[in-house]
Amino acid sequence: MTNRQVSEGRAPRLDPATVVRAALDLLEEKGLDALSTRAVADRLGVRMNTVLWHVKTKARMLELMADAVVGEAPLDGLPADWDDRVRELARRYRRALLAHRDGAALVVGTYTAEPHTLAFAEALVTALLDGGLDDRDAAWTTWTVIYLALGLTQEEQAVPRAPLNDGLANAVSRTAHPALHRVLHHLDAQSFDERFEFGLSAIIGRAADLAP
Amino acid sequence: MTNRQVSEGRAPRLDPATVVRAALDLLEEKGLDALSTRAVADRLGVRMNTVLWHVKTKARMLELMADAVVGEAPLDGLPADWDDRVRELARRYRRALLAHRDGAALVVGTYTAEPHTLAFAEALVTALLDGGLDDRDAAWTTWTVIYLALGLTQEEQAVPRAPLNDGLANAVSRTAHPALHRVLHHLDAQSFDERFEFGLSAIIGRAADLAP
DNA sequence: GCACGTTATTGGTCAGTGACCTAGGAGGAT
DNA sequence: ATCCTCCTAGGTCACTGACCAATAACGTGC
Repeated sequence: MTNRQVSEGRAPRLDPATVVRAALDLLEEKGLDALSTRAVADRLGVRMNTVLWHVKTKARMLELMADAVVGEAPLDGLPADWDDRVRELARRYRRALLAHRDGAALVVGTYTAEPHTLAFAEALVTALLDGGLDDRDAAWTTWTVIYLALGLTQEEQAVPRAPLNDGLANAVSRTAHPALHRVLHHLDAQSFDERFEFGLSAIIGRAADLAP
Repeated sequence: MTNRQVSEGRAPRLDPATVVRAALDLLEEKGLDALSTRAVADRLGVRMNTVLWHVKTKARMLELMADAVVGEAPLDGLPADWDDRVRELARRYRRALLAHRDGAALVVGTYTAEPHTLAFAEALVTALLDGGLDDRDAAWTTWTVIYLALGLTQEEQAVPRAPLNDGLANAVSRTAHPALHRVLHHLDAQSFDERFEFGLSAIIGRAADLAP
């Protein structure tokens, strides 16, 4: 908060936020499973225990990272119409995940209840309640949207390391899996955005039916 | 290939299938993140390298395990109506995941193209094509269903180790998150089956609209 | 300014992890 | 017997997160 960055030569005492920032930088460079507390420490020019002192445990560090990622989804300037708002929130959520390497895998692995995550859920639930859904439907719809975003984006971000088209394409036998074979080309790496909108429409369409 | 199981006292030469079975047993007992190649080896009375020889790598072992889990979802005796068939397939998939501790997390982590997984996808796509969906919609709907099943079940299976109701309930402030607070009790551990049906209906309902 | 408790950091250790390399035993085929 | 492939063991490597203890840096109260 106060300046410290500029203290130059002296080791600038760090805090959890700084640790998380360094961890996110490292995530970008090395990916999720190369993310170790020691590596984060190295990047900060500090010993591992120091990192662990601030974040308590590696799992906790991942939680804080996940919440920081979700926090990048802005919650202001949203459409007034409830269904447009839900769509836009979902897109921003997905965009936040995409902004970080392995972002979806990170968030999915940490079932966390941190401030940004809660604020996002609050916004999404609110939009659905505004749409006239009852408590139950609003809650369930919210999490359905989240599952879609996380699952789809996780797969999208996993593709780089395992060329989907190859791996699947030559595993799918035209004779043993005729339907799958017919349909396979609709699952290429370019289609993720469209597929997200597709699923989103299904979920929101249903929500609109449930509204009065 | 030939018999060997009965060789009794002699160490019965093992194969990948046996390794996978042992690994799944261990998964049941210790959970996913306590699953190490060494632990699997111990359980088989053998050295780690032996395990690794059969499955090549730990990641590969997890893939084989995941496919075995998915393979437990039977694909016969399905309803004739396409939409009932989709529902039933989805339920069986989910049930297979639930049958193993951390089953969803296991399957989610391994984006695999093994026989059982392919066969299941084939069945699901076929049902949707039977419903009159075009190739694209059938493909996209299939994966939307899978994301829902994996995301929801993963969360369900994560609950034991982190009492959801507590963790969330006292993180959600009534004043800061009024909507979330209002809605929270619909997300308890008992509601997962209903929530799954809820999401499923949304997706399949949309699919029915897309059909001629 | 100085003692003091808190906060932050270091050092070293521990029980593990998966991957890899080399070597050697078991089995079946010839 | 011989050979060759499949399987297993031994040992090593770099690395992981957690933990305990000691100590340095800091911010107060006096």
